Amino acid sequence: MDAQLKKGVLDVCVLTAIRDEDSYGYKIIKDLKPILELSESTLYTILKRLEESGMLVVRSTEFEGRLRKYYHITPTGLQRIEDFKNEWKELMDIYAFIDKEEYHKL
Amino acid sequence: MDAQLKKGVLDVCVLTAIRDEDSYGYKIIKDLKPILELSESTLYTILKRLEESGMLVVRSTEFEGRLRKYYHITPTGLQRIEDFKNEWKELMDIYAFIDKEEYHKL
DNA sequence: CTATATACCTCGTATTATGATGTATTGCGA
DNA sequence: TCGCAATACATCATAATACGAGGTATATAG
Repeated sequence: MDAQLKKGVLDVCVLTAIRDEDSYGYKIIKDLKPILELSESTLYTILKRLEESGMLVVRSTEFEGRLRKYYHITPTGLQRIEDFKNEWKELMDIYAFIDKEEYHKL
Repeated sequence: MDAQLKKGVLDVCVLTAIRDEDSYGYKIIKDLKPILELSESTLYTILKRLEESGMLVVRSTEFEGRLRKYYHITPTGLQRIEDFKNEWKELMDIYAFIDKEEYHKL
């Protein structure tokens, strides 16, 4: 998938991955794999950004000797998803523009 | 509109703006205004990039004493639009993922 | 004992959109 | 005729971002 196109949806995809249930980095990547691929470096960058902007909160736990950082979505994060859905409508208009038949061929 | 989301469609919007009829920078901005806003610096960066990647060719003319650079789409550029339409299908799947209702609430 | 899976992280790089700024001409209203 | 908006191009510096490459560490399966 085109890198630029991906950028616009990455944040919201990550938020959606933790929306219903708290999750952690490694699991998020695996859960998102069927939807879209993202590397670890990309994800951790995004998680940090989302935390800094108050869209999620972190809780560190230990699980079978390994560190796990569970991410929990905040109301701000949920709002971000809703805002995206509204932006999607604008994007649909843009797509309609791109997809329209050439006038002189009608 | 979200900047990141915009990035993925900017190139293709510009290509679409010149698809049916050759056009020049200043006009492209005005034509795209109802669809999406973009500044001159943004557009000229994009036009240069599209030219370098062979998606359009340029023809400089003089019109009423002023320089005008007409941009004409190439087969590569037309193909870029078609590719985008296919990527759009992937994007629809991603949106479906974001938009889906929470399972535990069903 | 070694490889794979799990699980985190940082750094440098490339790409990109955009504001600020600059140049130059035409045309219009005061 | 003076000034300003519109037309039309361009460059530069900056900020944001995705990502590959690399690093650390533990558990488990072969």
